[in-house]
Amino acid sequence: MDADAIIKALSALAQEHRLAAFRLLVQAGASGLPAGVLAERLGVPNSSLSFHLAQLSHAGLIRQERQGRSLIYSADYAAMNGLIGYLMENCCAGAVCGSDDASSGCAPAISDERKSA
Amino acid sequence: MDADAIIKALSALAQEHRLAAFRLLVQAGASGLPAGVLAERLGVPNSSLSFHLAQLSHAGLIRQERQGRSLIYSADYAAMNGLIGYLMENCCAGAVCGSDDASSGCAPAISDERKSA
DNA sequence: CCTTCATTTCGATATTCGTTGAAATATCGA
DNA sequence: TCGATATTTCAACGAATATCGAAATGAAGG
Repeated sequence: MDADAIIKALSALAQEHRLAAFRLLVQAGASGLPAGVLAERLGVPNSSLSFHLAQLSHAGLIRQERQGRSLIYSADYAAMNGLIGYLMENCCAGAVCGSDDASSGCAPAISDERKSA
Repeated sequence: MDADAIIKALSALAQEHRLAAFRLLVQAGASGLPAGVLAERLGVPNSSLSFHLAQLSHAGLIRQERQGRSLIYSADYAAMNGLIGYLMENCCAGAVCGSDDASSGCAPAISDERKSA
């Protein structure tokens, strides 16, 4: 997952309705949710939500599958895994989960490398 | 960290120059980097970078500290930790680090909860 | 075939974002 | 205080984004 894909994914999630939609899809699991249900739960017009789902889809974060006359959307966990992995490696310089307490998680791997800077 | 703060942080990182700047700051560690150095390394005019740094700062992802006539910026690891924590909890439904191999990391905690949906 | 249902695409519009040079602010040294 | 250095703020512009109703597409059932 290169930097460009990361930016696309971050942009896709950086919006109220899209973040909420993605969270619902994650909760829904592999079975996913149809667009209509998503729109109703979010209180957003169908056409608006369709635009947002297209953004998420274009970013590779969700998948579309037709089932009868409904389009079922579901979260792409691999993509999300890739995004989080990138953030941990490149923007967190190390381990978030390695430490036992959550307070010290994200910290620079090298405590002080002023020499190379 | 509430959903609104998360969206602000995601928006802040969802931009080429800002993501690059943040990565540099993470690499730089606690000592941080002055605005000028950042602008030069990114090949962005000072005024443009200042705008981006303000965005990151407003999102709580970086901190500013005056040192002589330079303004030193540094990454706020706690904020980044909060962001990643949120994504893992709310958008990944569980463990990224819990599994041994990276391929299966981000997956729905509940394999199939079609009943409640 | 025609109708109904689910969803997307199309226009049009208001808002926000990214960019930049020029001017303003702040610090330091002589 | 003056001049040099480091950085931000301002003003203006084009580009991208979010929104929504209306029209178009695609599938199912009589």
